[in-house]
Amino acid sequence: MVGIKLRTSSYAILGLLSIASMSGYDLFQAVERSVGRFWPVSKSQVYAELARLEPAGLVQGTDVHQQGLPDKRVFRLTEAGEEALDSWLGSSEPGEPQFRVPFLLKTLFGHRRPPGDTAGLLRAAGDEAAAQAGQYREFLELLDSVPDSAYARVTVLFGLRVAEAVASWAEEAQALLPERAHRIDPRREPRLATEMFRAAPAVRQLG
Amino acid sequence: MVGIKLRTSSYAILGLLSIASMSGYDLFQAVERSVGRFWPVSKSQVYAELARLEPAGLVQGTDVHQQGLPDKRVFRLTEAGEEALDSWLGSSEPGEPQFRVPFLLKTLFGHRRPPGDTAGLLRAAGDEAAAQAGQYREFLELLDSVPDSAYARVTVLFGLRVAEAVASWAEEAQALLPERAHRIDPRREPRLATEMFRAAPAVRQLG
DNA sequence: GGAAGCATGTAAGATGTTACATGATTAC
DNA sequence: GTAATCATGTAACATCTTACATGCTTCC
Repeated sequence: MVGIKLRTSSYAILGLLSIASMSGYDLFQAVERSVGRFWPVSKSQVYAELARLEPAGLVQGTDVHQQGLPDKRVFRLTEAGEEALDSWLGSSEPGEPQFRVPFLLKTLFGHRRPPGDTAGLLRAAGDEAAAQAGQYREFLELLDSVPDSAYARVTVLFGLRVAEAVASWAEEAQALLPERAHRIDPRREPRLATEMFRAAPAVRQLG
Repeated sequence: MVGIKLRTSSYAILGLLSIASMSGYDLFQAVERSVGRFWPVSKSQVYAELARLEPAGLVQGTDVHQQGLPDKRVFRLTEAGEEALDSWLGSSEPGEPQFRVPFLLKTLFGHRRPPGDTAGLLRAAGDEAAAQAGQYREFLELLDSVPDSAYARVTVLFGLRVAEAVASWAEEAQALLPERAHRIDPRREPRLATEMFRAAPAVRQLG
């Protein structure tokens, strides 16, 4: 049992193993079909995590011989692994969500584009969100017939509600776009622009 | 003029400079008060980007001597920089949004916690989202008096709508939580769990 | 006298991605 | 025969974060 630093991705792995024992291969598939939506873990990360978690005594792999398929190593949570997972789950700090939304950058810099272009961008973003919402709805229906899936349903519902919000924002936003281009030339009137920045609330304390 | 690879963070910098010429210091402040909400760029990244963009001829720095304050280097967009920015803006590919939401991990693994705990987590997450929504509302009011800020308003509106959706999801979700703990033991019934994963739609094509 | 703001960076490392490598078996 | 699935990894590198370093000025 070695003391290692557990990151959120480690807990994602531990959590999945608390639902079913799995090989690295299965784990990656499971990630892509579950937590990958809101906490991506790449294939090589999965294997890297397992290679860290096992010597630390949090998971335990067992070689399984298969006929007709390659041998594999199936990992299960150890008691120490359960404790580590539960102690992380125990704190009700939600943890800071991280968002990276490239199309908002393009939206914010709309002053440099012909007005119609930004409307097109919003339409495209809205369409994608609507398609996503559809997927989530289907998934929810499917979960209705799965026993003990209440927490999964609530999680999927998050994706649905956010996707719906983005889709309806895209509609709402198109009506608010200016019809004429307003070009901002930073060499002519920098004062106004910097003042706008100063007026805006900062993401966090500035150091 | 050197050909360099521009990342999304580069365009964030170029875009801000298309609103006002600024020093690295000012740029970081501007990031934290604007694009940082949906595209974070750290202080050292800002300076690193400027050091890349200038030799490539996309921005041009000018030394400005100040009395009572340290000297600074103010950067402006060059014509090549404007072209690079506009050509990126020109494509209406929205770009793939990235989300990382730790509390959804904790929600999904609720089967390991006493039932009340997950409700507490949702309450905390909902409260934070509601507080955020309030901030966005204030910011929107402030922008009402700023001329030519239509694109900024639309961008802030996105944050507001998403925050509202998260807050109302947190309310809705609490009613859907199971009252009794259902423990899933991966050593007893792994079949059900893995089948659930298989039924779920994958984030993207699996390779 | 001390804290906070202005100003610019470096250095180290955390974290994660993509592509590559390998090889057997099964389904079409 | 060819593609896909199962299975496990390595190697290279892209990207970004945190903490540290420095020094002057203004405000309390």
